[in-house]
Amino acid sequence: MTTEYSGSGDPRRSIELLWGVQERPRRGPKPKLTVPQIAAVAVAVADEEGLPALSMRRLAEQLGVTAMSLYTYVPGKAELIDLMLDTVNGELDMPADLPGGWRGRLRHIAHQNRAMYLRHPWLLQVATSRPPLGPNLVAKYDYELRALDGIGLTDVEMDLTLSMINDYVHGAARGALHAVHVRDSSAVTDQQWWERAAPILAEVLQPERYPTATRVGVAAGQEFDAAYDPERSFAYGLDRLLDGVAALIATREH
Amino acid sequence: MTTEYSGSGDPRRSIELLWGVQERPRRGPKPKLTVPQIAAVAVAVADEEGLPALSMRRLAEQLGVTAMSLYTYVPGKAELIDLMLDTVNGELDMPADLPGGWRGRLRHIAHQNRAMYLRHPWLLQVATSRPPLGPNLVAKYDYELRALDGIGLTDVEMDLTLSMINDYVHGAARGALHAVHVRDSSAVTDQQWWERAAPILAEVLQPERYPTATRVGVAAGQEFDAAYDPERSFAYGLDRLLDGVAALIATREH
DNA sequence: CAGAAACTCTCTACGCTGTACGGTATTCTA
DNA sequence: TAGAATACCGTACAGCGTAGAGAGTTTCTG
Repeated sequence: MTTEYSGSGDPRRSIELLWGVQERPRRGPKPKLTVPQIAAVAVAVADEEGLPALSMRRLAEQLGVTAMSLYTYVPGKAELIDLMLDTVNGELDMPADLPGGWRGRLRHIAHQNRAMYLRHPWLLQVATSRPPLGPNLVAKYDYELRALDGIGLTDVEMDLTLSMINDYVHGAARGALHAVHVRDSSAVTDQQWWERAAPILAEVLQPERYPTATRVGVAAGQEFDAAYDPERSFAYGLDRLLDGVAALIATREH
Repeated sequence: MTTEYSGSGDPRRSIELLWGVQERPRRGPKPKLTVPQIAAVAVAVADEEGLPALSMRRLAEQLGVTAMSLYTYVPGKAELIDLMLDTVNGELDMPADLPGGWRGRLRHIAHQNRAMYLRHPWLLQVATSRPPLGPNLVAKYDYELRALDGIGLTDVEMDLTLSMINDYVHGAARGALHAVHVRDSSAVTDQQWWERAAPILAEVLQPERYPTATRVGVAAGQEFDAAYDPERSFAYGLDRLLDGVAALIATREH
């Protein structure tokens, strides 16, 4: 149990890896694998079994080689995670034209990013101390900025607005995954956890000390309990956020 | 390198730990330590040396005991992290009255939470699969909801709005920490990283392929470079967000 | 065409992690 | 004062990332 870090090795090597600028090696046996293949399998393992299960040995086994032979492709695990990050950022579809003006475009971007987090929950667990500036990430940044271009914002405001949306999406995805995890765990353990925790909590948590929390918690619970819908929470937050952007744009128009 | 998880043990034990409901044991030697003391030292270690450095052995050493003796206080590392989470959530100051109406109150909450993340960067790295419902977390939830009470929102909307703000703060703190880390690393390695990465990136990243990204990236870079101010980015996002809430409230008033 | 060089891959090994287990010392209860 | 309960420690195990040395394969060079 530690934390996965991204990007801590030689920058030249990292960027060459991400952009795939390898001169075709001449001598030596032909490689069994390719870097994108390794990244793809690593993503699959992390998706299915979680980030802690993604060890070099586990990944190597999946690829039919030994752990150490992975190090001929990738300098270390940190760089591997960089590759995984750029890989999943290449999955988003980026249509050139979208209905609904800037609001529709931003909505699309927000939902795309959210979907990416939900598809790859481990994304929320990698600490990007430096951005892995791979081709897919750069392409995505460009696409997302274009959605904000020419609607009355300055260049700096465009950047700020995009950051704001992506920050919110990240946080919201975190909340949604948490909720989904709690509900879906057919491993029963989670449900059991709550069932066992509830009476003890009730014993220790006096409603009169936390009146607002109790009232709202109950209201939110009743609203969501049977069919808690993280989508709705996300839609609410995104609507507020876009309204805020609209208010700013309005000050530029008159 | 794996990922720290919170809350995976026996719920009864976890909640008893968090709320400190231990009957005074009668027999046996007196404990050298207390649970809050252990949690406090663990927080200090994680603050100063990062979450990966917080091993049971390291923590025990700091406390003058062996690793295994910690297990008489805490069932495992996951529960320890739960305790750490609740501990830092008890540091926030929660004044009863604040100027500036609901906007001022929400601003205070957002800044408090952000400050907490900046003080304890490891918070962004713990994957809370279940919320550690300790006394401090519950108190905070209650306080934050009160800031939203009686301003024209329904109970469910209050909960949604609070989630939205907290989600955004989490994401924004993540971005800010990233930026701070890149700039402040007097360990030189980070600066060197960029210095070495820049020419290679320039070689591989053709501006004509990513016109918007290049233009805005340059603009944002110039604006921020000499004195990048994550505070400003945060202030911008928070303002947009509060404007969005204001727009909703306005529809309720007329 | 032979030899060297470059490359891939494997084996072994080190220090680290969380923690299960068993033993010992201490303190309170009966 | 005997026995039970508790706190603490030493050892041990499986797993981690990866350093280093060596074996095997391919291709370029002379």
